[in-house]
Amino acid sequence: MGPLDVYLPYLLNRAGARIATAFSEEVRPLGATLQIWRVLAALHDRDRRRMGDLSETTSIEVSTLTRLVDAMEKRGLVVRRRDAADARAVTLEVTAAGRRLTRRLTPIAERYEAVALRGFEARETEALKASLRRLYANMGALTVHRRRPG
Amino acid sequence: MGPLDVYLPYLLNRAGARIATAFSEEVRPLGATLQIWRVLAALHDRDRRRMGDLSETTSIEVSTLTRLVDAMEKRGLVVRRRDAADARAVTLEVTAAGRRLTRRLTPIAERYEAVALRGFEARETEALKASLRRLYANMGALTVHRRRPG
DNA sequence: AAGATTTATCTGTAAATACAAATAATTGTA
DNA sequence: TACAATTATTTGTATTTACAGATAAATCTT
Repeated sequence: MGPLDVYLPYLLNRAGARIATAFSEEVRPLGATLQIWRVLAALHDRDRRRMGDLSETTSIEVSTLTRLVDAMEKRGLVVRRRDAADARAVTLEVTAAGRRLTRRLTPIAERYEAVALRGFEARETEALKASLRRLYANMGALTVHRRRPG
Repeated sequence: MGPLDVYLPYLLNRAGARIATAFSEEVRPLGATLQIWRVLAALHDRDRRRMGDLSETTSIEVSTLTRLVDAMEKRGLVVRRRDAADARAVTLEVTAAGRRLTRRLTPIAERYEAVALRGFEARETEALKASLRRLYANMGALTVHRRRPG
């Protein structure tokens, strides 16, 4: 069988964990976390999104996201609004404070990216990212997202 | 800034999470988890390892590992022994039952690997794994492993 | 060899996370 | 339009995880 580091899930997990830990420590003084960063980045890309949409694009569980957004709202980073078109849904909007924090976090995220990819050619970086997207898509076919057991 | 999926930590995390979830669901009926698999795989590669060593190679926190090993020991998959050479240390040894479970888990892990990498050339797979190892090493230089604050 | 320091593991406890049930609003259908 | 089914989010709660402190043994220093 050989050592553990021939297995892809393990390689992914440990690399991901290291970056996540390092980034988290760095942004803690700003009162931010990796997940707050993800939500802000997603909203920066497209504002006024639904909870469910955000959960999907950030890969944060909806129930986790609810409580995370509670905290972010309390800190004045975002505001929740009932969707005008569909009152079941809630949309999130970043505030000026949220945008300020986003502007502070973005260069940190980019710096970590640079550190993680030190020594990589641009071509290698793109190949890596492309592979990770493919891999995610491959697994998506399998992960049937738990429909009712009919 | 653009969408979230240009960021490496995010790409790593979501790909890793998907594989982990899918694998975990599949091995649950066998009473196993991803972490149990990691410990067994590490011990299969080299048996009678210390807790600290295992923590390092599996990337499972020592305190988490302690309780995980409690459970595994209770299930008869491994036995703890005081290290003869250094009585501070505990070494882990797989039992026959542990080896049986390992033999059942290995093909599942390999199948998941194949699914995740469907459509990848052997060369691409190796490039991906190599990149992930480099990335981990790059971050290792930074992650100072929390020494005392002197 | 006694005392201080370091190393290895374990335990207490708080925070993070996720599944399932509850709530609330919409849409489809008779 | 009323009833059932579906969709979106939130809340309850159990599990997981990790940090910090406790315990115990080895090593280093004088």
